Amino acid sequence: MVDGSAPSLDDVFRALSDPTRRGMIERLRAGPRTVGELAEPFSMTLAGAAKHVGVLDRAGLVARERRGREVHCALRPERLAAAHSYLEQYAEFWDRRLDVLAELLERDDERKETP
Amino acid sequence: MVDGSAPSLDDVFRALSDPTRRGMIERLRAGPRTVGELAEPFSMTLAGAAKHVGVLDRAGLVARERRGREVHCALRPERLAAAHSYLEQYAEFWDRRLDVLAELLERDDERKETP
DNA sequence: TCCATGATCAACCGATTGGTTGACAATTCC
DNA sequence: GGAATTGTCAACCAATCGGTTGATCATGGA
Repeated sequence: MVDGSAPSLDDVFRALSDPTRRGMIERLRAGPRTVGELAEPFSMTLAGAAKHVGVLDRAGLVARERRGREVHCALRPERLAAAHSYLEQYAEFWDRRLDVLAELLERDDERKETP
Repeated sequence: MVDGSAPSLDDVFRALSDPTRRGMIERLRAGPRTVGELAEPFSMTLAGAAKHVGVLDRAGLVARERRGREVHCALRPERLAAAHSYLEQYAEFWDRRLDVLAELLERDDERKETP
């Protein structure tokens, strides 16, 4: 993710579909980490973990920056926000059920208040 | 998705990572559709499309119900809501940036109003 | 200067994916 | 009953995925 083209929702959701990658993202919430630090909690070679970081990078979820011999990674919220707002589209769908429930409760209240 | 065990976030995000599947989900927002109807917009065999429906089913995103010789599919919002609330966890993260921006703008307004 | 460290790369492996075809089963309609 | 419709299943294919190993490279510290 060096060029300006926004990675697709495909890439973002695919990146999120792996628990190792979600673990790394969660770790990054506390602040930037090196690739080595991101790899440490997982029983996996550094090369393997670095591949996951690459997937996150290409999905636009993290930014890598070489500093000396380490590579520092930071969470980039934009694409997470994009995925979130994609799902937001459907909020109406599950809210509707709650609305129906709320309406039922409200009507129930009315019955009690003006019997 | 017949048993009660909730499909993992892995399955949900994986299911969402394919444009064909997202297209089907979008179609289902307007109401239940048969497998054939879901397949129709895509240049793909029915068997291929039915496989996608299977992935959505196993991810808990749709419910299949056989009715005569057709299978009717309906959107199940629960798992979409689960994915949404997973991402919600990070809202704080991108809101923070907006807050900083808002604060900058506000300070800018103050400069203009009380020069 | 020399060696240990942090990370990437290429090649490889088995498992999974997205898609096809062909056969099959169940239902509907004539 | 017989034919058409709707969908599933199994087998197969090329491509991708998650992971390993081994080599390489640049950097930092003694």
